[in-house]
Amino acid sequence: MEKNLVIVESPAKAKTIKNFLGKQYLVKSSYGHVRDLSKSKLGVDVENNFSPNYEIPSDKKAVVSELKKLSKQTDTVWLATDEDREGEAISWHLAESLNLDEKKYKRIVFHEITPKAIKQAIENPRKIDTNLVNAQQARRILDRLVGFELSPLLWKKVKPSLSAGRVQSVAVRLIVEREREIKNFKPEVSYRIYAYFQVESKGQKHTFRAELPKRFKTKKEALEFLESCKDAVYIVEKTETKPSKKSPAAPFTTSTLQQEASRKLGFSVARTMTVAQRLYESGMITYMRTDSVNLSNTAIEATKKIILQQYGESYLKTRKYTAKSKGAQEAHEAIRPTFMKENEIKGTQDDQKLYDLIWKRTIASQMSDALFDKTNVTINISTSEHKFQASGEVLKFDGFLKVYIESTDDEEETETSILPPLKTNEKLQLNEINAIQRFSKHPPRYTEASLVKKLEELGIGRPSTYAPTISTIQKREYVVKESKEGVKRNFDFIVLKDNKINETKRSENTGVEKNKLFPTDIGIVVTNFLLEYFNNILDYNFTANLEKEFDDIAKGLNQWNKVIDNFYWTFHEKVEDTNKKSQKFSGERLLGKDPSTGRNVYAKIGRYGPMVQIGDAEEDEKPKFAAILKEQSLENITLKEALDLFKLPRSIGNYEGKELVASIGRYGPYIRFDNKFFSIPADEDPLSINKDRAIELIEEKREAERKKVIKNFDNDSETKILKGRWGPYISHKGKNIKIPKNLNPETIDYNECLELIKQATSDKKKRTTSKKAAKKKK
DNA sequence: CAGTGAGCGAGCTTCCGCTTGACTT
Repeated sequence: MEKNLVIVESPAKAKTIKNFLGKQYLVKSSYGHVRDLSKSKLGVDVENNFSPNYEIPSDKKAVVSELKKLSKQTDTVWLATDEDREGEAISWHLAESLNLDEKKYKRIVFHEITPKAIKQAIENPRKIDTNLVNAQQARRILDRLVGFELSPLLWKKVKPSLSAGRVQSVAVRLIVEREREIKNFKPEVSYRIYAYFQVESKGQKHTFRAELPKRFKTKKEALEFLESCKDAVYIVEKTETKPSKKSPAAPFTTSTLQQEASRKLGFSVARTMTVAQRLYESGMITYMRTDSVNLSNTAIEATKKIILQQYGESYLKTRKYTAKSKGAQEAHEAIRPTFMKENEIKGTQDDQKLYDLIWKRTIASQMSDALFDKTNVTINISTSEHKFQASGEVLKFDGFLKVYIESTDDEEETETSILPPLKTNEKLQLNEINAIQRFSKHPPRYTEASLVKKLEELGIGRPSTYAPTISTIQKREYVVKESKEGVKRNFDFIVLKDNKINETKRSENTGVEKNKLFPTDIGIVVTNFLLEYFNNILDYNFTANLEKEFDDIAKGLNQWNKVIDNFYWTFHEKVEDTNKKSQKFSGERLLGKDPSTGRNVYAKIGRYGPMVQIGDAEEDEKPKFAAILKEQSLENITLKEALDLFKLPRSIGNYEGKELVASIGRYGPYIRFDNKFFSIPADEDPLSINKDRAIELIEEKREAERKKVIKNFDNDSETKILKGRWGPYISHKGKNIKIPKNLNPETIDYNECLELIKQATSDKKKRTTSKKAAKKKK
């Protein structure tokens, strides 16, 4: 029998460590936290010093009972959870729920997963750090109090099922405020001047571009400048060459991995995390939820070896990265390949692409700087005060750029060109000068990844919550991820060539957005509500200030319930006060009067989302309601658009003896016909759609339905073979059964079908009974 | 899956941070 039970947080980690420890050690995982505040109740006794009531969630009962059983059979339990606030608390919750007394358990931590580090940890056990545990309790309880008092207030004042919290509400605020900035943004016009010169060197002609540092505000000024350049002579006044360098970026953390995978591979943050999880579980990479840029010495050595082998000594420069982000707890290493010598792996395309990114970033982080010569040239214009500037960059040594180039969010393309050799006092031959009208750009909308970056900068949220937070604010319909096509915009393009000025117009596509986050009406109204009554919680520094208090608790300088006490009562009073005093907060806007009845027309948030309303509740006649369209908004909708919405549902004729009705429902515009629903594409309008188009839509759907059926059976109309999103399946009395890949759906006969159905139903039974059995065990 | 919205009132929703699967028509 094993004498020792080691408990870590993750099963994959348990598996690795098992190999390092001898037979005397049984290694198990807690699967994260094992106890938490009640799922549905507040779980905090505010009258009694905020005493928490912890429960073991139903999905953790089996884990806890197994660990409890094993702990009774062993001499020592080694609590080896992560070395941070949450990890310490997990150890404490384990000790509590497994009934481990001080003599029974030992608390250990290791910073890297190597035999040496683990041996060292075992030799240096300690007790649970109660102060650190208390800091975690303060964090947990405060989040609970804020979330569970603010959310019900929103249900009452704005709309049911909404939510608010320390992290998500700030994330939404960032997006709402960015949108507001963009809305108020007035693009500034300027005219940029570019000159193209030609020089001859060693019998070869080279063209290069120079720019005027001065930008003109008006077309008139730009034209005046071009006019002044007629017959001018251009002479190189000064050339200056300076060395410059670029250093590689630090190894990946969760946040930087999400950003790069978004920019380079187009992954959503959720997709990045799913792929990374798979790589971690198969032992290809280190832990993927980390805020540390640190590489273990072992990893640095392995990386060094690869660089020396593949690129040579001049490319090697080992570095220790320590750049801490705000609130970083650094319980893990940076994200890196487990085995640096594996530069390619098997797996899905996504696996390979993400792994490649991680491998390259890790290697590059230990490589030399890239070296450049930067040249700046000043060009004198004989007829003007102004001077042209040209700059060029020559790569002298590629260094880490051989492997990896970090991308940026910056949309402005910065051209770096190579300049031909130029001498002072050299006379230049002008090809042409262009004056181009440019518009300044509004600040960019957030992508999922750039929002994560911003949250990390503010110290809000943790690596394990970035992806879930992004998904929560979309699930609550506070924000939507959308792409937008741009619009054409004309701009002036003026050319001076051969002493003649030629004015033309060119056009560009502007305002293209791909997978950006936009606030919804609900997101805007909720943010406005919270800003009005709870601006302290929406404050970008709220979390950062709290973290200082939690640090004090961890250092034993303050008591956790005092910190909560300080915050809670004024907060709670504000909640009660707002509950009593404030009216419904619906973002209501009076649009005008309905010309046919003279009643008021409003736009507001209703029980089911944004809507328009004719009439007031107090009037004798009941008000009428209509949901607003997806592309409309409370802030912009006009009286006419609102009145149009009441024209639905709308009869548009008959087909096959039945009525065709166009309207808009919960899932968008549709045609109702013969008690069935046919979606109208988003770019078409149910107000103007005609009978012919409706019939076309119905026939299209019928055709698609027909194509969906792979096989029918004459004797049994309730069993069919269909083609679905996840491949062929059997539809049987409303249930769906997947057809295994080794079978051909075209040739399966009826008996085989029945066999598969039988199999699937018995499998399901087995699964549910085994689950019940596991539950019974405890 | 799809037309709701006043009023009455029951019963539901909700936080953040640790971890994985089960399951999708």
